[in-house]
Amino acid sequence: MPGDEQLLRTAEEIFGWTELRPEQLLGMRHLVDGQDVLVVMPTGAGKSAIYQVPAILLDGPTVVVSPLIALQRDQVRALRASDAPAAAAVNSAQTAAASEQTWQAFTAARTEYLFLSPEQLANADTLQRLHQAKPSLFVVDEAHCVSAWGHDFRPDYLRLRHVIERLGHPPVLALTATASGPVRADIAEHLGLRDAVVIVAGFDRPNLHLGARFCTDEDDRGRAVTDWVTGRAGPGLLYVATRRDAERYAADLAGGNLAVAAFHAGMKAADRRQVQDGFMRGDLDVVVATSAFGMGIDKPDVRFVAHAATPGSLDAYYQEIGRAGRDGEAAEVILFHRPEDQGLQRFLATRQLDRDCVRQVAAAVRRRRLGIAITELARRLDCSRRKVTGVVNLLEDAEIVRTEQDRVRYAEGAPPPAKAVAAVAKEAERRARRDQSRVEVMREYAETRGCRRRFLLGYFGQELDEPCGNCDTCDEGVVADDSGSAEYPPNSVVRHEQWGRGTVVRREADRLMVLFDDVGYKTLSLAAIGSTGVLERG
DNA sequence: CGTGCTACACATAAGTGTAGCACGGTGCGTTATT
Repeated sequence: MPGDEQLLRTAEEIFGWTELRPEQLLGMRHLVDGQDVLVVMPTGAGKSAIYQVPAILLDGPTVVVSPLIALQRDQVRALRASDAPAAAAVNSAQTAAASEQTWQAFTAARTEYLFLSPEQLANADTLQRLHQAKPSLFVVDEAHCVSAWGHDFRPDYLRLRHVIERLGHPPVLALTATASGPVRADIAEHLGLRDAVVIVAGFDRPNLHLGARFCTDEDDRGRAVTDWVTGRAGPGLLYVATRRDAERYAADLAGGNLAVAAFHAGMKAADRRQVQDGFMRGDLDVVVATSAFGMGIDKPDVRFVAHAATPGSLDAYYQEIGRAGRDGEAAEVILFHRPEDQGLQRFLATRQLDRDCVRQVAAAVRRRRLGIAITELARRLDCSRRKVTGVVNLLEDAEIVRTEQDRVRYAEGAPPPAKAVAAVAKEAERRARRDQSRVEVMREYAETRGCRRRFLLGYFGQELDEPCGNCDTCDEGVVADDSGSAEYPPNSVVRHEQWGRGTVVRREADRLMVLFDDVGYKTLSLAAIGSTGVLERG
């Protein structure tokens, strides 16, 4: 078993790193010991090193799941620039011939690091090739995607646990820069991690000045945002909620002294690349973007991140503001909000369930005693693979079906399809309620009169002893006494008379934020709870 | 749920008011045409 000394020597000899952070070394050590590891560490702190070094010492290739082709490219390029063994990616951006060549090198054991999207892993041939190569490490980069996208947008993220099992469950490393307690739990559950070692570096970014401004109507907000951005020097990011707003604000700002461009997923790939490169090079001062912009953007000198609308969760917000001030110099973070913003986010959090599809999938699976592959299921039902995958995930969560060896089977003793639909609908509603409650938390952050940083960090499970002194509420000196109540520490489990089981997320002197399993986030007044027995510990 | 566009009434000149309605975010891979 390789020890610390070997890890340190490899880090230096191959990558030229003369020292490692304690979190990096800790993660590496557990991986070479064969354990699953979940790491939450800020971008730029060297997350990739945690698998890059052990990969060399362990016998067998390393599979890295990465959500964007652009990220795969960046990672491969970085590895090829070092003395590390061969790295490659397989994705739809390259020709079939190029992919075939990559596979041949891989099956001949000439590739150490292989980068793939979760969708690639849905392919039976791909899985077969990986299986034969006996990977010694399985890495999920940007692991918050499992929780943020796996439940609907990219359902193949929730299939990774089966991929991992199929590969004999090599040590799994999940990496992300942002994950609150509940998100970490969601990731661990849906990747099927076993007794994962969780390593969380600090969340605080003290050089970011946090602020929020209430806007009465859209005209008011439009003026406030353009005035604020115009009065600033770039580089900076302005996040908006819709593609149309991205175009509109970009056009409004273009009249000033700043070089501005819009960015959203509706733009042509070439235009997107041009905007991103322009921003990285410093040709553009401001990018006005939807949530499409940012993953993989590691620009040190972003001086501000402004929001012209509230995102759907504090998790998403933290992810986006985290792109400011990575060089450690002062940066401005400001949220221009209206209560009406919640309408859109609530809409986006409300996905309607196709009950008919659920029933059809359940019935089709039930007919096949020996199980059926998802691809086959989609073909038979004449339904998109993505949709069928999503439905299978829901049926699996509700324990109606199980997946074994790539095949989906009806669970023994599970209720018939008609009842299965009801069970799935119940589960889907629960998830929707939870997502909608995250929108509420976002509003509470926007409207808090206490220290804003304390609120933000508290949500991620980190308590600040003193108000931060670098946010708008601290500047005004009107910070309420919000030191936490001793009775309900973060992560303690409680039971509410009406809402059932929950976990304490953050606490203030007079109230408590709790994430309930069934109804999502709720803020409770401690005075109201008092000794009524409405809320019990444990 | 909220916004903003379009059509149309109103009413006698150029615009205002409003009812109705569509639309709203993230990427992969695959496939059919230029």
